[in-house]
Amino acid sequence: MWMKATPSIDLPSGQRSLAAKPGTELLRRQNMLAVLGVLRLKGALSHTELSELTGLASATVTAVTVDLEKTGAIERQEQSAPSGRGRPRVLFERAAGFAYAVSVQISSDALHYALSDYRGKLIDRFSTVRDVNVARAGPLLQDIAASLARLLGRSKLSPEAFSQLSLSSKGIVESEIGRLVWSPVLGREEVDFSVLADAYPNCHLSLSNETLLVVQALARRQSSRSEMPPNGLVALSLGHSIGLGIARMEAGEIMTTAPNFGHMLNAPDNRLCRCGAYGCIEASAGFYGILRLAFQVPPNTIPAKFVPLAEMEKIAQSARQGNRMAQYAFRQAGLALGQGLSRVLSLAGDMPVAITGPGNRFYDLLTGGVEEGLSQSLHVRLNGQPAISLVQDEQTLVFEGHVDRALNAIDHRVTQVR
Amino acid sequence: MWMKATPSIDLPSGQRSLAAKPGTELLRRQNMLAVLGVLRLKGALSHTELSELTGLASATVTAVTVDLEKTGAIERQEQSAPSGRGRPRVLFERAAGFAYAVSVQISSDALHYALSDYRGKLIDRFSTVRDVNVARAGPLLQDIAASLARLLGRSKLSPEAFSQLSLSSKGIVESEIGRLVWSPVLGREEVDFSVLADAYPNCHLSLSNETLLVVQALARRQSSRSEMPPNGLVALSLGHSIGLGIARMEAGEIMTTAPNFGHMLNAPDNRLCRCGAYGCIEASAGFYGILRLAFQVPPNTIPAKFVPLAEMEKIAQSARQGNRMAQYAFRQAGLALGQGLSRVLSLAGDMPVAITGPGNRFYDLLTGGVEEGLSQSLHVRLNGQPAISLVQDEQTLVFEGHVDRALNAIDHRVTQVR
DNA sequence: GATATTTTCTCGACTGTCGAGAAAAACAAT
DNA sequence: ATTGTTTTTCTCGACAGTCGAGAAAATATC
Repeated sequence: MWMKATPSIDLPSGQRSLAAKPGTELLRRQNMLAVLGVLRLKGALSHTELSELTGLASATVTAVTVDLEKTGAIERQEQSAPSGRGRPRVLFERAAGFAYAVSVQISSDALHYALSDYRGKLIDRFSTVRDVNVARAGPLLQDIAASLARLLGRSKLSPEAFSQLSLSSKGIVESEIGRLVWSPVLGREEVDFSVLADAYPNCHLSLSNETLLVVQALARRQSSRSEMPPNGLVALSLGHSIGLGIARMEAGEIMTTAPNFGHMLNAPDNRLCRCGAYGCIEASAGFYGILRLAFQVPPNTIPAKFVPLAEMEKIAQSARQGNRMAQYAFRQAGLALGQGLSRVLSLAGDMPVAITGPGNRFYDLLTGGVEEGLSQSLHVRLNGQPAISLVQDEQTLVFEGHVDRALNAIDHRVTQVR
Repeated sequence: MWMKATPSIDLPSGQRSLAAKPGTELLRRQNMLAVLGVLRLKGALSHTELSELTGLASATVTAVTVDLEKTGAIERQEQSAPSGRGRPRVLFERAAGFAYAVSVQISSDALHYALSDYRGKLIDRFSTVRDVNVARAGPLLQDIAASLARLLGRSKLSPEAFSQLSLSSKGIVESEIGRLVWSPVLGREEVDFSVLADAYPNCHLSLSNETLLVVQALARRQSSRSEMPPNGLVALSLGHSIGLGIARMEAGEIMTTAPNFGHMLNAPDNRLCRCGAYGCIEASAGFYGILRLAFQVPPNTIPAKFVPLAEMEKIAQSARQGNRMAQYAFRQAGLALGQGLSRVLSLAGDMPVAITGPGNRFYDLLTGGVEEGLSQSLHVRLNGQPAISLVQDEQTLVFEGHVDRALNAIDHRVTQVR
């Protein structure tokens, strides 16, 4: 879909693209990343397996592992079950205590904290409820800071051990600088999370859109099974708000993006969205939009702040039992989603769609509208309906995405300086 | 906008990503490409300038230029105006006769042929008219084959000299295999252009969407002036049909894509599009769509095959003189464009928009609708209106894009095998 | 204990980049 | 004419990294 083109060197002077590094050394860096990556994916591996999986020559593997051992990022498991005859293989593994990653999932009604070691193993987790009515940035930041301290205390680690703090929220995010630009709960009040890392000297911070993490995790799962579709994949998260993420492989790495799908203009109608605009996809397909339609509330009514899942289940049940208005509401929601998806696929190319989030339990009611919306575009009429699958347990996906991105950031940092 | 992530080595065994090459040698390849690229951009350059512009050490430049000279891709200008005192600089330059690129722009009413040398200089060009009524693939292919032979004859080159044949058309394209999947003129009749290269033993073929070439040329112009916006740029081509291309820098290279914008679903209305669907952007904003609205023809009327520009000028003039229906038609067109653009920006991030094509002379009539459509999305309300500029002479841009991509492909091939 | 087997590690060759300084080639001054 | 001066190009040795082959290590089997 994307086409490569010009070299186009237009750099002022004396510096290369951004890997402005001494030429050949970044080769080594890539190889180190490859070794670390495959170790994360597959667990403990022998020298030989490492060589096979990375494609590196055996000698190179030695050089790289020696390097990595020296920095402390990997260690060798001395004991090993003697598998057959011949010299027993020694297994390399990521050193669990080398670094720790903290993930914080900021959702509308709760905050989920997790601590993982350098192998990606979950060490500790807890959640705190969030008062939906206190929609202010200040208290939120204090709350998180306190919980981080609590996480540290329970782990009995030193503050230096925290290497990466990965935050996520629904909404629009400037991930480089850790600033939340717009969120369903806080609206246009910008939140600068970067202060949270100040208490931990080695800790870097990243802020991600929630569905970006979902699609990251999905892509990771698929690519670890060598099942990554060539054009990438889409994750669509259905709930009170609508999120969408796209992942594609690029130069052997997973690249993800979380466009502003829920508030992409769908149709210039009079359905009022939480964001203040009319005609957003979310205004039709978010829980509050479905609710509003099902109960024939005027579509420009200010949306409910929160719709309990039980409420949605009731509407779904009445739809399944034949209630026309409820059926219509879900169909309209599906239509908006299908139309929106058709636009995404027109723009980004054809790819499979994974539907996650609490709303995907209603997919039986949405599917008709989705297919209708999809087939209204030339793209779908040429390429056929995209493959759509339901994936459960979004929460776990978010966590996996957190860990994946966090460890990845750490790996890049470790191999960088040397 | 796009975020880098996992190493994720999931390759079956023994082979690296796709540059499955012997490690360090692709460093050299990159450096060769850098030298070739900067020579194409800036013309003749001395050893010292080469070193400065590429960031390579002087010794490396020597190594690379020696290599490239050996293959014949570059040559040294012996004579040089003695600039000052000191040893005179010898200038390297791409060897004009090293390879030749042929571009063919397939438009609805004409075919434009051009031959360029390895420096990108235009050698020869001519156009042939295309019978709009003969909308069949066979005659078209024969016509092109004959014209290519004519181009070869006039150039007095041998058939081996043609190194790259770059075709372009509006529509949907599978560029890798040179197949046109859908085009405004031929509809769903697929055309396989790959046979055209058979007569030229060294010739490779590429097929691009026309607006992709436009945005490629724009990106090249901007990046050569170091003015490339960080998020990339969008080109929107207005005419009988609507095209859109996106370009962004990635790892120092221009990456382009031409999504299926004209037939992206805009609103589920009853405006019939050429593609057979209802509600495409083109059905509102293409010339035939504007015409239909202005003359109050029923919107589900089968679109005109071709609308002369003079006809559009008449409508525009009457709109400028106050005709309400004509004004409405342009406003609706602008609205569809603005809404579509807002979706593109929501998905791909904020970037400047360049408007090209014959329709951009009517932009004064479109602008109101465009701005209204844009501002209906949260993205634009947060980031403000995107920078919109008008760029004239689309034809030249297409040609530049052709040459850029063709030479680039040749450069990659040259540096590849060794 | 010898042998076979499997895995890891070491060594030398090769490729490529870099910095520094030598060589080249012009002009200017004596 | 010769000697410097200046500017640019080219060469050389050092260094970093990868690779293939084969030596070395460590175990099971005979």
